[in-house]
Amino acid sequence: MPTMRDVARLADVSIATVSFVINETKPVSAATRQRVEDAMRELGYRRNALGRALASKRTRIIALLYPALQRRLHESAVEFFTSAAQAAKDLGHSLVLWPISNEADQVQEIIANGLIDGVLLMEVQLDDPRVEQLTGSTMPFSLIGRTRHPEQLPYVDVDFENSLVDAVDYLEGLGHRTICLLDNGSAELALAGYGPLVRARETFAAEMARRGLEAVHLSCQDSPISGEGAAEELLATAPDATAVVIMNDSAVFGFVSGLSRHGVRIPEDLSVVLFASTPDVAASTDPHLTLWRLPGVELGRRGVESLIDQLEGRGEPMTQGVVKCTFEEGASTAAPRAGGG
Amino acid sequence: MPTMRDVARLADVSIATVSFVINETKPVSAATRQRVEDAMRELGYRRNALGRALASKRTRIIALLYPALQRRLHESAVEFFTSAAQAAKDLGHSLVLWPISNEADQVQEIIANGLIDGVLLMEVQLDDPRVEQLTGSTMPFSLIGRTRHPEQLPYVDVDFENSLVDAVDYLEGLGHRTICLLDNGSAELALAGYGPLVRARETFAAEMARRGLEAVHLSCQDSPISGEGAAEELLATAPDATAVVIMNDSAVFGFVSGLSRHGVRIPEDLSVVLFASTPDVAASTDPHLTLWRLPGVELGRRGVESLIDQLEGRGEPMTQGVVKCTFEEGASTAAPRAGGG
DNA sequence: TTGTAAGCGTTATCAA
DNA sequence: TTGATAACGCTTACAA
Repeated sequence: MPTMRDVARLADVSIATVSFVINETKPVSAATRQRVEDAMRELGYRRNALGRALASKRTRIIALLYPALQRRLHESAVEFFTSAAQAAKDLGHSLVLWPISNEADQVQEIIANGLIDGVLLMEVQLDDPRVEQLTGSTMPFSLIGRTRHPEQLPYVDVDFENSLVDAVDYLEGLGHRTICLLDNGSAELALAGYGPLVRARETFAAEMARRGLEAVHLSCQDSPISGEGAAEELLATAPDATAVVIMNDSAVFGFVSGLSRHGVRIPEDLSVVLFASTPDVAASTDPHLTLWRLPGVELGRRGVESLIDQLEGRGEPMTQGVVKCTFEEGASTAAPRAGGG
Repeated sequence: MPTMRDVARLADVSIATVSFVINETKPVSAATRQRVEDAMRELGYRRNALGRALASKRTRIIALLYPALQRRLHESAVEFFTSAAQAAKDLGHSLVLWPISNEADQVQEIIANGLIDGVLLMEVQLDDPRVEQLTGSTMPFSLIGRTRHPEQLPYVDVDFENSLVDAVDYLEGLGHRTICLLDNGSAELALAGYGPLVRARETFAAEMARRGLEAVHLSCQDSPISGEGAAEELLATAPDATAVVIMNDSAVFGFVSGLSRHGVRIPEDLSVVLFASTPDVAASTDPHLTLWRLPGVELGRRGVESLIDQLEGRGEPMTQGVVKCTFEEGASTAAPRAGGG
């Protein structure tokens, strides 16, 4: 691998001049620049990230810390990750995915070894020990998701509240008056204080009440088989519901197939909205589901921008923002039957 | 952040001695060592990875290159990744997940910037341009999966062949004589020459023939709805099959529920084996499926070991290995009905 | 507009 | 058993 010194020698300039050309950090005459660029091309020179980092005290690497306890990464997570990586690249940084357990020292270790300029923390929970660690450190960070009290923290998050209000509005507009929210109520998530779940529940209840609509609430585990059970539970306990908002990816297919097994047609007998999910899940059933899609791409970009803004020291010291889910119409929603509701 | 110089000053030794203590690279008297260690503790010293990398010409970072085109990461991939990260850590390295598109220059870029000591390439395809790039470079690498001609390449892979033979043997042992392989035959994968698919098909056909059993072959897209269709296709075209080996994660639930819709009971009327998948998928149906489980953990560990062996220059210059799937019995397999077959 | 030279925080070679 | 000191590849005052 050729070094800057090699380039300088070949172009017959000083090593500093080469640096000026590469980084456009000082004016260089056209002729000199040409010689340097020719030399670089001839040698196939690429600047060494290590030397640069050591000298400039910035590695330009940011890490996306992801909890290793996670069992799978869904389409939106992958989408998020890919988008974040692209945004980082566009802003002159590299983004790496760094798996961490929830043990306290893991974050410390990454911070101390000096390889990382800043971190993005995903899957943030309402009470998140990792956030406290970051807060207590000098490491710049941004959160994807929110803690219980995010007032002083930089974050971007899904706007579950307004997205859900939109969904309710959409269904009420179609004429539905009794609507069920089916979410993922596993004990694990509830105990962990999983923000999206908690906030969706509260918003749904409040918004339905505000509109004078009847809210039904159901939970099931995140598996198809649980979804089947939820379908039966719905038919047994809330037969007058004409629409369901489902916020449980893994249960979707079982739920829909459970309904179908009991002769319930979608959307003729029941409208189904898939909430905070992804197109591949929406397309996994017949008919395809009307979807409020997680804004993975937008979230990834915004998160990276927020972090790099901090690193470059430009803009506000701290940015917060939420992004709504996007509406993608499917064939699973319609006006309720005349006799229903 | 304290530096080695700070530690040296406090312990009243030279900076070199501190290095000797940390790296155990030269003998140091007990007393001196104690002073150094005390100083490190007192200052909360952590060695800076950047300086170390620059001086030693090794970053001790390895990258798991993962194709950004991938839409989701399944349990086995996450398991694999986590296990690889742990193994790397145990061997004194950091592992980061680096998303790359399939564009040719991406790999080059990572190589040239000097941050990475070696790479692990996952989701290797039979004809993989990324492998050619790596082969043509000086970057140490190991493959997870195999190309069409892997003779000269370091890799670890799933032993689909022997695992599938085991599955066939298991079903034959139960008394089944007409067995169906249901795989993921999307045009995309077939065109890309996806190794696991190709090798499983060939092995299944050959092994069934060798045993004088009747092989049925079905393919469907990777979605639940396609799985339902496959169930109907099976009943229509091969009603005498008494067992199915399914190698298509996403279609599993639809397939099983499609069977159930047609009154086919598992395992009484049909035995179902889930092949090359994960426990969460096996547990997503009723009854839980008998599973040949992808050896994600083992694969991750072996892959990292293979790579780091190269980096340390110990062991053979190149290691190759395959790992069988592990058997996890479920409730979806039994002897065929007396009148069946 | 260009060059000189002092770092950045380690490792590693030689001496002592 | 320890200590000086020259790298490692680059950035960045400061000079010229």
